[in-house]
Amino acid sequence: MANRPPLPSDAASAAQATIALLQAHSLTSAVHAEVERLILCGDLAPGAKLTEAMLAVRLGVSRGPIREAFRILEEAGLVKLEKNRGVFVRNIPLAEAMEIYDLRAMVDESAGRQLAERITPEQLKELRSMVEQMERLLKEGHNGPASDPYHRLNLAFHDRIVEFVGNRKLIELYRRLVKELSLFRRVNLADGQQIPLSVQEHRAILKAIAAGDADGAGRALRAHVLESKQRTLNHHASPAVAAGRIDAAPHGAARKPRHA
Amino acid sequence: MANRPPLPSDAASAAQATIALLQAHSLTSAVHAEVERLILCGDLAPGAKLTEAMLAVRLGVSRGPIREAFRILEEAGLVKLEKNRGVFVRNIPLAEAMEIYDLRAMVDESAGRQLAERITPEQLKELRSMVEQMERLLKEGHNGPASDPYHRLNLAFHDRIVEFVGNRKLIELYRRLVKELSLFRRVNLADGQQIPLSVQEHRAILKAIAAGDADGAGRALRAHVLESKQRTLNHHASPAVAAGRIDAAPHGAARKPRHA
DNA sequence: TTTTCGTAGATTGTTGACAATCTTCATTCT
DNA sequence: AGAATGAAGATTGTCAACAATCTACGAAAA
Repeated sequence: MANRPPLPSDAASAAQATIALLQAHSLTSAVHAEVERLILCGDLAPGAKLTEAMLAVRLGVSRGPIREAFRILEEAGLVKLEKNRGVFVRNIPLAEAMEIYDLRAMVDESAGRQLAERITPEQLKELRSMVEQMERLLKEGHNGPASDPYHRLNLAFHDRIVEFVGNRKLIELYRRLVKELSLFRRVNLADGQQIPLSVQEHRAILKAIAAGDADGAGRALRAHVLESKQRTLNHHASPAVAAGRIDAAPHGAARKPRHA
Repeated sequence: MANRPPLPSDAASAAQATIALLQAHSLTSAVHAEVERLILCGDLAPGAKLTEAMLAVRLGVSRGPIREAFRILEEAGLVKLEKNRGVFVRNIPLAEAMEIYDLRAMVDESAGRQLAERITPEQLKELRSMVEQMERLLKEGHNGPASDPYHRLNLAFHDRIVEFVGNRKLIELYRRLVKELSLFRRVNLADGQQIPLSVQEHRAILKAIAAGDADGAGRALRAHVLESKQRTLNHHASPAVAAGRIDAAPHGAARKPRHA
């Protein structure tokens, strides 16, 4: 079907695109992407059980690709396999979340140090624009409980910082950490009054990077992440939080935990 | 078969062990472990093609578990899947190895900082014993081209340092980096005269940690890794190396690289 | 009433077979 | 001779069926 002479342009590029898509996507990879999306957007909550047959009919494929995708997601740390029992969306314990925060602090500090010494004007401009937009959101009072826009901008800001360093392994690691952390608690700092502090810290980070102050940028980013860690810890310690859901016990705990 | 009354002790514990083994190991996990071992010990060299049927008969299982193990190994970064073409042991490019070294520098520095402030006497004793044994190996002149004992001790020394920090996510990350890096070049610094330098650096690291000097320990470990990086780079630049194998072209390159 | 035991249903682990794709090699045409 | 074409073999992608295991529920005994 692909051995006809090249057509004018539109049809040709469209064919090219579908061919590339077919070459790159197997059913396994498609299932992997879809299930990961469902987990990260919260449709599949931590602790939820994923049955192969259910997903197979839901996605219209057989169990084979589903199983393969499960193995990938397990290695990525998003689900947990229990032999002969099933796969569950992972429920990050508080202790592990704290460990992840420490790793993020390490990664962000390193990224800030490196970026301060090599950032380009274009990159700086983009970061500055992001911070300005955050300030705008703050002034407009979008800091309600459902302040999704700020949350997304916050994620993008930090992702961009790490991306600008130019180390593919580093950005890979960073994104893995963020994904796992997003599994921990969906309502992280989105409950209002912490946004002003967050914006202020972002401004300080930007200032240090712009000044080429490697030490300062590293310190600022490290402090920012550790503040986030502390906020999460406090938030966890006092169950009387903004959101009404009070479930002190870890959600979706397996009924009969067998392994030690 | 497990519902008989508990036996005296030996038989009971043996049964317990086999049960635990059966519960934990699926064919997929066994295949995963075995293939990873074959890759890390060099039996499956970078660039080598892994065919499902071949491994299936070799390990005495069907293709299903093999495929699932492949997906895990791909996510772990040890093999590369090319749709409809097969899976290959990954061939880390020089640029990526350099990136990994930078990450290792970051991890080791962070580990050193943290460990210097919280190491226990027992842990310190173990590290010191390791360094002493390295010095012994050095004096006894085991620094030939096949100096495997030193290499293993070196790996254990650094692994233990990271392990002692007590952050499971950190040690996970560290081991992943080491695995990928071991794929890059098997004959890293095992070709002789660099061992004295390595031992000297280890001694400095140990000294700083023992003194509780977080800053110094971090710097020493960072410098040590970056030295290693530099050595690898030099080693790569001059193809007239100790080992006779001179293959400037990346080994096992795919015959017809299709993707961009 | 509580506990134990056994059966039925559901779910995962594994396998073999079929379809689609790629690679190789011989053949043919220029 | 060299390039293009086509078929044959091998390998991967996908699927459906079977076996092993677990969970849940109900009956029987203490």
